[in-house]
Amino acid sequence: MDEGDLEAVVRGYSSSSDVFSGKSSGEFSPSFCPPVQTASFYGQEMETTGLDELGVLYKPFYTSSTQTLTKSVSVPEDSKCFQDDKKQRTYGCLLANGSKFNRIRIPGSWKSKKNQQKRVVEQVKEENLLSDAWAWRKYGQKPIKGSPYPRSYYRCSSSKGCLARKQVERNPQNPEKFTITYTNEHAHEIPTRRNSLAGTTRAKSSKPKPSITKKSGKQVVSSPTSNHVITSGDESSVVVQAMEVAEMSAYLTTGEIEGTSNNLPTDLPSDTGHIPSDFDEILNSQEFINGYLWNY
DNA sequence: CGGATTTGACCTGCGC
DNA sequence: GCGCAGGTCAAATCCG
Repeated sequence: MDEGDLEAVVRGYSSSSDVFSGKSSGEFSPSFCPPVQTASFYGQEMETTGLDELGVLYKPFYTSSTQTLTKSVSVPEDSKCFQDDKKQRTYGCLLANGSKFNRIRIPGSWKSKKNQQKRVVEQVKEENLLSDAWAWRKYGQKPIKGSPYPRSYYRCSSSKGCLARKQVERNPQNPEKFTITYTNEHAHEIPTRRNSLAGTTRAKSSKPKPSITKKSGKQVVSSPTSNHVITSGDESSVVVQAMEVAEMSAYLTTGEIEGTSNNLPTDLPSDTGHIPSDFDEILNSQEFINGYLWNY
């Protein structure tokens, strides 16, 4: 992480719980989520650009938690990814049945892993994993070296063509928290409502896989999958760390997050229905703006 | 039936 | 150049 690069406190983005997203009411109508300007996310800018607005809009409800946001930003220097003239990359893809076809990659979508356009990284508690107005669809999960927990990959499913993605990983040091990394921006405004299945709970890894072609039915330790939380907004990589967990456990023991649709951590209990509350309620109590909790 | 999840395969980038 | 690790794809399957 290049300290020199950027340093900023993650702010602005926020999360809105699924509750917000209207899981219950079915409607979450943010006035509007200004797409974060891609061009202005570097450095301080991000503090004054769309992120702030996002923060206001999403109004994360990190309730009691006193999350300490520690910066750590690393700007991917656009890097080759952007400048490379490898316009489209085509590569073969062998299908299960042996056939092969080509895929076309759009420049930038294959970003350097390390210089990738990661942006906001935040550690949240489980309950906050469910907070996000966006609809995400899980498209992969990978065990991460050094971590007992796998990392789940989500892409925005609110709109086709939206490149927004996020990675959710359970914090090895603090299993109660998840590290969420957002990449790319949403090419659309916050959906007024989630996709069909959004808000529904999918049986926990109810997939013993009868035994088909592949899929040995291996079950990964746990999938920190989960739900969304914040929205990002920039290309830089912001690492938010160190937070407290306190209330988390309490919450867990009592209620648990309601299984929101698409991304309930498969390793987490997903039933219970008991969500913190409704959007307004939370909003009234506090806001998480610019990385800080604002109590009203 | 449409959309989400699971999961093995495949691809790329990076480090040695 | 090779191997590893991480990221993405897509078929199969599940679920409302």
